[in-house]
Amino acid sequence: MNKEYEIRVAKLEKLKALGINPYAYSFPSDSESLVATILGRTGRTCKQPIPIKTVLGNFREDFSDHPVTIAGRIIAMRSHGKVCFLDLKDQTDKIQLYIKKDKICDREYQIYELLDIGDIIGVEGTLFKTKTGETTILVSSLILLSKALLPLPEKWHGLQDVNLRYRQRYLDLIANSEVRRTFTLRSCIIRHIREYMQEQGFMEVETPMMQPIPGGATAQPFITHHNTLEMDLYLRIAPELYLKRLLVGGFERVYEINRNFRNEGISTQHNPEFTMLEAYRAYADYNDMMSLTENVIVYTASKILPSLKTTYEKDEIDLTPPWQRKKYLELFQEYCKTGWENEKEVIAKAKTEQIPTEKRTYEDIASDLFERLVEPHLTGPIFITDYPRSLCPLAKTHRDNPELAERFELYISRMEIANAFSELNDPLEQKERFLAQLKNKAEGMVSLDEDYINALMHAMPPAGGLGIGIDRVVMILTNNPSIRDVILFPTLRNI
RNA sequence: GGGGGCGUAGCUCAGUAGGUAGAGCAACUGGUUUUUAAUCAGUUGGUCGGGCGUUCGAGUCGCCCCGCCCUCACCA
Repeated sequence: MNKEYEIRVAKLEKLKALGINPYAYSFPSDSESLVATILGRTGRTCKQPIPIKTVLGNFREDFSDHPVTIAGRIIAMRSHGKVCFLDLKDQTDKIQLYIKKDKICDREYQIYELLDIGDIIGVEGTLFKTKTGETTILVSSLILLSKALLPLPEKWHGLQDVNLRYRQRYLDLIANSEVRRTFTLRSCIIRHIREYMQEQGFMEVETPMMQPIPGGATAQPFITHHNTLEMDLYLRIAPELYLKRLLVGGFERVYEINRNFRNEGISTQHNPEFTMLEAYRAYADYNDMMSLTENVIVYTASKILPSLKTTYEKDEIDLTPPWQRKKYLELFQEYCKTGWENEKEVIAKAKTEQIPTEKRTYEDIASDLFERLVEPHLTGPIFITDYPRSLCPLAKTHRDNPELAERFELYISRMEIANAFSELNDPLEQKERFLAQLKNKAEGMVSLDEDYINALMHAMPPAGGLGIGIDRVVMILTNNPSIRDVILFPTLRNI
């Protein structure tokens, strides 16, 4: 290893020789001993920063007697002979420490002399303000909690190398505060979504991640194997068919927030494992789910963002409801300049757009043309409604038009954010559609899920179903351009 | 899979027509008892992603490989 490592191991040995355990067992820590609490800056991650009302304000007269206890990582040291200023960072914030040789005992000064940037320490001390007004802890007692043997990334530029940032996310989180903020916000977003769903009477459930027959979407699955059962299993591509079994079982409002796995390409919008909210509500249709979609996202956004008018990348996004709604066929006509049902013209257009037309169904070709010509215009938020029925094997036929399905997708900033329909609950029609899908091998269906059909045969209530891509919502609400920026450990090639 | 870009010290980055490998931070030694990217003096640190080739000489030019980013294609 490198020289710095050797030097730090040597320090470790010195500490041990002094009878000091460089990896302590515990340190008293509660909500009073957080940097943010001490600085009076709690709760600033989920909301915009609140005005700094420092704890100091309460005891300005004699605050130098105010005792505090704190633990954290040293991220900077500025030593001046027998005096040193350190920046200590915990989960909430950072605070300056002031170590003065004549204010701590000799043994602790020996520890101080062996400290490095990156070490985790605990201190006791009293608060004071420096001449520039920075709240600082005058250290009266110091304990080493964990010795760092490797150096931190550079303090000023942080960790820039994207490869290292994804592969060693722990360093990214230490060095880049905006990254930490993104993931804190991600947690807040998911918590608020759960909060809203619960308020609406939805019950959170967990359905299998390993499925004998993958279903609920058309995507290539990952395959795994159970040794004792001697059978292959598939990581789920969607929880849909299991959640709808629960509707049959009598749970009327269920949802799941969990991972899906799709063995497809990786891009700035696709990770092989990604987080999906799926929700099903009995006795509702896709119109109800449109309201739910709008409401849950607005609820969450309003908890996270200072305003519903926000920017993502170069787009101005206004999340103020109601959101625009347009029919698929109208958008198709508007941007493709031809009717969806006008096969000749659509195929001719597809050819001019270099979309492959050989050995593909008309629906796929037309759908590609839509993606090519319409999606670039969907800054959104916009609901696209009433898709051609053939594109939606799990959706109910439109009540007013047998060629269409009661389905919508939500687009924000050209990204597909949500997908929902009035759920098909006619077991015979569902079986026919599955069989048609099976014939079309391109859709990658493994086999017919007979038990799902069986479940439907016991009658599933009419229901609306909804899927929301959580990672993409987080991208928009935290203004991150790549899905890898909102997934702590994105899938990477093993090196 | 195609196209474009990138890979140099632990980190952030320079590296000029091919001529002995550079800076800042971090680290080490010494000084400094109120600093804010502390500062002053000195020091250490690199198989330039890997391999092969061209050349008297390759970080630099060519080919192959590895990895990452962007983009197109495939894929909802």
